[in-house]
Amino acid sequence: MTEHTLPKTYDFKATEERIYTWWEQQGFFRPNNDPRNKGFDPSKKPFVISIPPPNVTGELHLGHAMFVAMEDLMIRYHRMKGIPTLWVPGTDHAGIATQLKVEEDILRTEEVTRDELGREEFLKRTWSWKEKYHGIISRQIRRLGASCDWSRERFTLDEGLSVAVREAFVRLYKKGLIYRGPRLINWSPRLRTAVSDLEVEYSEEEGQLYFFKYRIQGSSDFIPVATTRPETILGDTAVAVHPDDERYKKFIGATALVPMLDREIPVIGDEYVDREFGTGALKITPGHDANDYQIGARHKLPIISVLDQAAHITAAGGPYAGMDRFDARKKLWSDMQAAGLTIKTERYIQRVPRSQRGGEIIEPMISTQWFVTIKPLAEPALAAVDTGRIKIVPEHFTRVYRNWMENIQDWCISRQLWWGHRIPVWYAPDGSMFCAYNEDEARANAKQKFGKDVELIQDPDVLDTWFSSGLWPFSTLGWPEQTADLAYFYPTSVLETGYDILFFWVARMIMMGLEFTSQPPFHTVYLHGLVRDDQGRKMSKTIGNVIDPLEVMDKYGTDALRFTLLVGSTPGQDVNLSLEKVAANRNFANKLWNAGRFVFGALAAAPREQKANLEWTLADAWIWARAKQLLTVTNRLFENNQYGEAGRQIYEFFWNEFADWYIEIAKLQLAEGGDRAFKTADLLVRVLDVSLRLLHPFTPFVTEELWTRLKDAAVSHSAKINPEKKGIWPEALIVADWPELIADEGWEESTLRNFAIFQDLVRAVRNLRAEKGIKPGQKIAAHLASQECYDLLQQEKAALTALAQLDPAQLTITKSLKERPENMISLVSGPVEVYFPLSGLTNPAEERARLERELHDTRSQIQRLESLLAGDFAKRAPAAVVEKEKARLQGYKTMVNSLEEQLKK
RNA sequence: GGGCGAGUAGCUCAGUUGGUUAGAGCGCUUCCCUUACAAGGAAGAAGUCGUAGGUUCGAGUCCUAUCUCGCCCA
Repeated sequence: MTEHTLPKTYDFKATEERIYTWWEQQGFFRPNNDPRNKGFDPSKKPFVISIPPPNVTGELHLGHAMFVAMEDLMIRYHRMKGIPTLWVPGTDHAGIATQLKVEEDILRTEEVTRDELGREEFLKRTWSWKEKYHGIISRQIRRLGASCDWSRERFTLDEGLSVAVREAFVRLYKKGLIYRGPRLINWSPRLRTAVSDLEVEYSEEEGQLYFFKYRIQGSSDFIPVATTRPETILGDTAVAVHPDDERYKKFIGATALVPMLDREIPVIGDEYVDREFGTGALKITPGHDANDYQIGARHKLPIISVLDQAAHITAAGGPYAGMDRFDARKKLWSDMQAAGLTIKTERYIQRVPRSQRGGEIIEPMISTQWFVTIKPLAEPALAAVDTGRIKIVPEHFTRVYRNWMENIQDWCISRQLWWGHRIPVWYAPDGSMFCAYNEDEARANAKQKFGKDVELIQDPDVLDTWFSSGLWPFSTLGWPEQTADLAYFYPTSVLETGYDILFFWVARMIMMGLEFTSQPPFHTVYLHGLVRDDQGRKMSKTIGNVIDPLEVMDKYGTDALRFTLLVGSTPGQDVNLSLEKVAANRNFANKLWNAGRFVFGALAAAPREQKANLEWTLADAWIWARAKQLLTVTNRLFENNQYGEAGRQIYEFFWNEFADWYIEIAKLQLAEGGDRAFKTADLLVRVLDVSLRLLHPFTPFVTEELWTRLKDAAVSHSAKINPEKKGIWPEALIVADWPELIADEGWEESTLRNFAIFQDLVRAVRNLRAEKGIKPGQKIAAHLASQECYDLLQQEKAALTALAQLDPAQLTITKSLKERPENMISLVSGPVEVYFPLSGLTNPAEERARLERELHDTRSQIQRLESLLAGDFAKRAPAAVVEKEKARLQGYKTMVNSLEEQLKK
């Protein structure tokens, strides 16, 4: 295989699917130490992630791309470290979201509603929907390169997980932590279901503040009151004023009359009332407002529900009964106007509660629902984080978590939906409840209680989807069964997800995990940011700025998308994705590809073995020293979850050092042939190998493809060229060893210093060439003089002439100059003086000015350093830091001498 | 009202035990189709790191105050 057989650009389309299929077929995604297999060793500690299960609603978005990229990176890294690694995939039934989709679908295709279809038929439709979209979403997750163990895939509604949900419910029920009762909850009138506090989003919207009169019975007085929702007037059961309010306190104890209904309600005093807001008096509707509900409880006020499940006015609304909530608002207000009870309306920005799904306005209302008593669960969950048993990355989310946990409210878990886990409670005709694992058990219990068989009806409601998601880390491993998987893989290691579901999901998993398994379900929570558009706006269909990951992958490849998401982000920080960035990273993949092509070609042309073992050249030693530094740095960054920074470091090493400098010099070394070519090819292979290993977790496809080719090329060429310590190339990069740290051997520091001098010199010459407009191909004569770097310059002569385009026949190197050359352009690069006999291009005045500018800059540096070293710095700073500055000062002094000499002529 | 985050080059962002000359990509200027790569190469311009104090030999990095923007919760 030579570079000629490889296309000039990396063709991800021809690569990704083939490689993924191969990985999966080879079984690389399964843990290398598996309780299912013989020879299993339970003492090896595994690394485990449970996937945040995507909804089976069928849309792949960048949030999925983000978590797959992050988690796959962690999984691949640990797998390469040889740790038994398991990534459990799965999907979520997503009760409300999926049910909505299916309802839309059957309405469109069959023109029926779910009520017309009936529960059983509807569920059949939903299951077939699930089959279809589960297939789509899992294919897309694969497309992103996810190396999860598909043999362990789970679905929140599958049999095992349903058992887990019932188990959890029954246990909490028996423990008295689940109760049922009428409470003020958030109601979605369109979906006809309760939703939890977290499922309500508040948006600032312009509305009206309606000012009206609350007449006082038996007088002509009235209390002015303002409201944003006039229809709730029908459910008022008090008017409240501040007890110290001079305007209104005389009315406390009086009776007010509800407009249009003339229902009698008390005027009460309560310090909750904000005297500054509105009129300073408050109408109290305990049945439809959370704050009013509290006040109502304090004052033992009756609760009136004026809205039914469809948000139509109930009989309690008298003449308005049956009207839609918004129609009733208009009608009531116009009636009040006619009755002279209104004062005015004002434009007002209010916080409107809207459903997270569907966006309709949520109504707080009284409803009988199931709740989890949350405090006993929240306290240990908070402690687990506070004591460090669970670490949250980035750390500042710990405070967000605490803030929420400390103010947590009971969790409404019942949903009036069909798609989900049915609540395992049965009712006898007399209303008594039987909570059981199944109907048979409930019957048995009922029989015991009543002494005979009675008819039982199961609660029609299903559980909040997050109830089952909360069990995910252990239910996917078999809980409540004590399976081998559960014993070995639980607790899991890292939970990785977006910070937007910290409360929804992460907090609930911690609570449930501690409650049911007595262990934190994972030791680390890694939260990534949200993916936004290139201007930092949330992606939304309305703005039309949604980026479809599938399109991005079609255009630039999976690796480019993954690398962009991984490297463009910092833990917990939102990432603004732009296609330009993805394109840039596509270019990086291509750079890898072409560097690979070069190495393959070099290898093919190199001797198959060496006669004698040559010393490394400066460039050889340099790139290896840098590779070793890179290993140290990336290792530290990986251990600190700084994956993005690690990726950037590898990128810069590969492009700016390996490709830009080492490969250019390697070309010369290869051209020498013989042992030098062998040695160079060997090192090219080693550095490419290390780079591909480090990059594999970021860009798995292009690295696997290149590495396989590298392996093939090396194996077919020479057994002597092999970077593996064991001497055997691993089967695939995905299961190759993560590079081990290599200790310094003492030579590295001077190598790095010398190569930096070399680079500076090359850059200085290139700079001057550009400034003087010398054609790139034109080789020029030069004279170099340096006392301390004479040997270095001699040694690097070939590389220097090649990279700086000097004419080797007209290059002289001396330790010093006896005489200043006439009519030359000169420059100083660190310890090296450079002269170019470019008489045609010299302009003495210009040259002088340039050198003087240099001299001035250098002197000011010297001044700065001298005063620095004269002060407390020299005494207090660490010796190494001081030494560094002293050396720098020395360098500047040498330069000043050189510059002064050059200016003398 | 409570909590959290951000403000660094024209744009989008890195910069984690504080180390003295602050980086990248894109964009911009000049040049180059050189046999790995024009999805490329070389050179260059461009930032008083929001503001004001403080700690320190030393602050983009730590502390305090403040301004602006954003998010979460009530």
